[in-house]
Formats: sequence, C-alpha cells, structure tokens
Amino acid sequence: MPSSKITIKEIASALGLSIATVSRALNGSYDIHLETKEKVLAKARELHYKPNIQARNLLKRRNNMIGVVVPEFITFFFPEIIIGIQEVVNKHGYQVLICQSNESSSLERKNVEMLEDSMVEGLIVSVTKDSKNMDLYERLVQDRMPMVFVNRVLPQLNVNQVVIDDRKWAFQTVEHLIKCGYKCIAHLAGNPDLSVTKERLHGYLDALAAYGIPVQEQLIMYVGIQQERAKDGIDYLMVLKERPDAIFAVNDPVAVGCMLELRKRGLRIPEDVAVAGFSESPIGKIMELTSVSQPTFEIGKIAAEMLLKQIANNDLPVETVVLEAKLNIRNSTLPLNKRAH
Amino acid sequence: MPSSKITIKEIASALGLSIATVSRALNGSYDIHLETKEKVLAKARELHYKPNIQARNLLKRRNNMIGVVVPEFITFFFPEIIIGIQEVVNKHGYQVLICQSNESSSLERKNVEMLEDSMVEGLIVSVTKDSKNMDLYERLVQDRMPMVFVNRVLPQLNVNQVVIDDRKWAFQTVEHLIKCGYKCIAHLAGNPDLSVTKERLHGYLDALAAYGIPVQEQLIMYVGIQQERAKDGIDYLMVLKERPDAIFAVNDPVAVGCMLELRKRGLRIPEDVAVAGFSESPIGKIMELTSVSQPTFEIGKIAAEMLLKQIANNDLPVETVVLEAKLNIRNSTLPLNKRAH
DNA sequence: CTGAAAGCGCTAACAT
DNA sequence: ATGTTAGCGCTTTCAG
Repeated sequence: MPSSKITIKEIASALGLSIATVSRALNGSYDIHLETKEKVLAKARELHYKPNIQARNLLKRRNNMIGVVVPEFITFFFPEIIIGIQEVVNKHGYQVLICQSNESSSLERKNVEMLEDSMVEGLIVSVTKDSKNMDLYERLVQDRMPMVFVNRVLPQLNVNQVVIDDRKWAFQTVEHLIKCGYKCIAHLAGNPDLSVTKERLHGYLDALAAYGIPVQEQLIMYVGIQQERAKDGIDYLMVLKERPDAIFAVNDPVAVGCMLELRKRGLRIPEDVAVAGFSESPIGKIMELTSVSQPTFEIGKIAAEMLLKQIANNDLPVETVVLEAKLNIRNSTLPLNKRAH
Repeated sequence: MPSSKITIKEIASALGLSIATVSRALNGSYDIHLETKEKVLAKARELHYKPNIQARNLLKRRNNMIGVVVPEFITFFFPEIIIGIQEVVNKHGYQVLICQSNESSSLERKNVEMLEDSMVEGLIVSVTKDSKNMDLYERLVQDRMPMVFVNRVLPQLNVNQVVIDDRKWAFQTVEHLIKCGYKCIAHLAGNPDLSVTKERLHGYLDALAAYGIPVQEQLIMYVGIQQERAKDGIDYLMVLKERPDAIFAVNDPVAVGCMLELRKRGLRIPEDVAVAGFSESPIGKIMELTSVSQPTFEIGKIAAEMLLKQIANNDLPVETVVLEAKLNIRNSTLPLNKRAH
C-alpha cells in the first residue's frame, strides 16, 4: 500500500471531519479542539499521510528552492561554498538545486534558465571563465530575481556579491616574494574576462610598483586557470633571456602545474624557481605550495544569508561583502637564507 | 513589471480566448488552429509569460526531480558521479536535489527525509561509512520509492546497484604487489561496516591465498577512509617486528596519508615501503600512486538511467550493474629490478 | 471550534 | 477548432 496516495481528504472522511479541520489540525493549531487535533494526527500517522508540498507551494506561490550555478564542482572550492550555502538554507527549509556549467557559458545559460523554469526563489552564481551572459543576468536583475554572486562576479552588474579582496591578497603574495629576495617575478594570469584575473593582476602590478620594480610585459602571460595550461607558461617563461626566479600563478591548479612542469625539467623549487598560488587547494597544501586560502564555507554561508534576506525583502539595497583571507607561506617560496644551495 | 504574475488567464483574456485554448496553444498542438496558436505564442512572449510548473506538477502528480545523497562532495569522486547523473537526467527534463551527509548517518537520514518531503520521484544513494539507516531504506523499498545505490551499497537490501567489483580489483592490486616481489604486504582497511571495506579486504585475502602466502592478522588494520587516519596505520605498522614492505590501502586518501607519513620518517617509496591505493584520485595521480581508477561518470550515468527506467516502470526486476575498472601502476609500487637502491 | 466554498495555475475530458 | 467544466491537494476566508 503505497502511502503516496493519502490526502487530507482521506483523513477527513475516515474521521467524519471536513478537510478544513484536518488541514488546521495538521498545520498550526489555532482554532482547533485539542482532542480532534490529536485524532487527526493519529490517523495521519496511521495512514502514513505525507503532505503534498506541490499543492501547498502552488497556493503559497513559493517552492522553498534556490538555485546555485557554479563553473565546476570537481575541486574542493565550489563544493565547500555549496556546503556553506546548504547549511544555512536547509535550516530555513530551503532546498538547493545545484548546477555546474562546466566552464561553458552556454551551459551556464541553460542552467540558469532551467532554474528559472523550476521557479527557484533565488540564485547564487559564480560565472564561467568567459563571463559571457551579461544580458541574461541583466534581465534577471530587471525581473527582480533575488541573486548573490560569489567569487567570480560581474563587476558591471548591480547585484549582491560575496568576495575576497583578490587585489590585496595578490599584492601580499607578490610582496612576500619580493621580500624573500626574488628579483624577477613572473605572473601567469587567468582568463582575461574573469574578475579574479583582473584583480590579481592588479595586485601583482601594485606590489611591483610599491617596491619600485619596473613592470616587464614579457613576464606576464595569460594562460587560463587550469592545471594543464601551466605547461604553456613554463615553456614560455623558461626560455626568456632573463629567466624569472619566481612565479605568481593566478590560482593553485596553475601553480601546481608549474611545480610539476619545473620538476620535470629538473629545476628545484624554490631554489631555481619559486612558485606561489592562490585559493589554497588540498593538492597545493600537500605540495607545500605557498598560497592564499579563502574562507569558502563562510562565503557560502554569507551568500546564503544575503539571498534569504533578499527573498524576504526584495527592496534591500545591493551589497558587496568582502571577506578576509590568509596568505599561507610554505616551502615553495623561501627567503634566500633558508634556501638550499 | 515582474513577469512572474502572468498566467494563461491573462493571455486568454487579452486575446478573448478561453484558457483551454491558450493551454493547448502553449503545449502540444493537437486540435488547434495554427493562426490562434501563433497569436497565443506571440502574446505569451510579449507578456513574458512563464508557465507555473508547480501547477502542472500538481496536476500530473510528478515534479521532475530526483534526489541524490552522497557522503561528501568535496573530493572529485562523488562530484564526478553527480555530473554523470545530471547529464542523463537533465536531458529528460529532471532536476537533481543533491545532499551530502558529511559521513553522518543522522544527517543522511534527515537528507533522505527532506528529499522525500520534496516529493522527489527517485533517489540515488551512496551510504555513509557506518551504514546505519537500514530501516529507513527498507521502508522506502516498501513504499516503492525508485532507488539506485552506487559505490557504497547495502548488500542486504534488495535494490538496484551500480558498483565495480571491488574484490576483484583489490585482488589485482595485491597480486601486482606480490608479483613486484613484495614479501610482507599490509592492508589498511576502511570502516568495517562499509561494503567496499569488506570487498577490498576479501580481495586482499584472495590474493594472498592464491599465491600461498599465509595471512598475518597483525598486518591488517582498520583505520577508516580518511587521509588523517593513515598516521595511525603507519605508527602501528612501522614498529612491527616484521615490518611490511608494502601497504595496500583501502583508498587513495589513506594511501596518500601513508606516503606523506612515510616520507616524514625518511622512508623511501617504493624502495623501503611500497604503497597502493584504490579509487584513483587526482592527488594520488600527482603523487604517482598506484591505484584502481573507477569509471565515475559512467557510474553516475548508468545509475541515472536505471533510476529513470524504474520511475517509468516500477515493476522492473532489481538489478546490479558491475562496471569495469582499471589498475594504474605508478612509481609507488615498482618491481625489484626497477627500484633504486 | 468546525464546515462550506473559493481558488492557487494548469490540464484534460467532455461538449459544441 | 474552441469553450466549459471539473479537479489536482491544499489553505484560507467567511459563515455558523
């Protein structure tokens, strides 16, 4: 006997009550005789009654769902953000529809449209590396869809954001390299359209400027954000007349790719070339890679809270929350006096 | 003007048609004049009409959602399975509610109940490491909830499963160690209640038996499945009178933990101790860990297909699909003649 | 305290 | 080809 067919109607007729009374008994308790309420509850349990949320949602014009769109969730970063999100929203009775765009802006678009069709009440988004769906998000803003962007944002868009100060932490990382005594610091940048790429490049330039080091264009290369792309960077950098003695990579995957590629060439890290990453990853940690760790769970939690607030009141002013991060120094970057020779 | 309030009623009255006609125009096309159909479509676009799925779902008594419950999705393994799942079900118009139990059986229970309350049409599950919710899943089977279990299964439960032959691949791995000339092979096993723990232990024992190697109880230790737990294993194994020269770990995280711990002690891999893992991970790959790779995407896809079939016809016989895997031999295990000395 | 009735937005007989 | 009507399961006035 599949319990799925039991409705309040069955309970009502079994008890000789009206469906209205049953509904009242099942929900809040105002205006209901305690005794009947208990009879209803007992019968409901007996029949394995399960409320039909869809009916309730139709009536209330909500569905307690939010959508999340991230570029990928294979690596720890977005999964941790998602866990933070779920922790908050589940507590408020919300479910999360998670989509990954696999770094494809057309899939991202499809995902967002699917979520819209599913009538999610709000969206948390981190955009793909080419950031091509400006029009879509502009329309959503116009349609007053509650949204929060995290990590990879669209600065031109007037929406809630949760980020870290990529520029500042890139600065700190490069400053650390400078203070370690590295003289020729290269930067492997990410996809040019990405907000984080621009910010981290800015930080790199800021640091050079702050220490009076002239910028050398040939030390900057846009390689993207994937580990496999690091090889291109190393191929290029290692044949420069003035070979860099340190590399600041846009993120940990690229930095790890660099380390593997450098090792393959018999170069020692950090004696021959130092490497620093960004957005500390478990792999980077194991490889003793200097990197900036982001408060991933926190990002998710804050974003979720902002979204719920916006769902509750769609007239709140747009807000950007900037969270703290941390530069973790490891053996991939060492001051001169601590390096082996 | 929030487009969210437009219903077929508005379209109907704007056009002087009945809502039935509008509905017909919007959906399939039987019994509808092409001209009116186009008028309706045009008006719908003009008004930014979006159908209310909830109403449709209520009527059709389905909601095009399935639930997925996994122990975690921080590492690549379950995320890849999930991507496989989504690829299949999205194509069929289904959305996926993803929950992670964080290896807690009480959270797992809560997740499943939430998904049930959300009225998902089916469930894909990989159980937590203590596998404590037998009663829950038994009830779901009784209630005829379509379900497929993947990777971590409950063998006592009569449900669809998608797995690899853990026993066989563990055998192959240990056989490889034996053939490499390792004489004293330890096994760090996972949580005792886990199906994969038992199967992989079986495979280990099978291999020893096949090569006439006596089992030494003290070479088997249950350490769990997490990287941090490897230290216990190494602490224990490295002080045995007959110290093992090879370790077969229940999975990659434990194997990686072993490698790090052995290195810390100045032991060389594989010269002093060889290490093999299971369920190949990106980190393991980078560390040149011998391991068995599982067809994660495929697992997800097959599971999704089975689930959709079961949703379409709930009287299909229960099925267990066993997929192929692959032993990838790397530098953490080498034959005698290839090892450095 | 309880029941009757309306209606959330949509689809699907059943008429015409 | 189109309109009328009933109803999916539930909540919520409005009466009593």
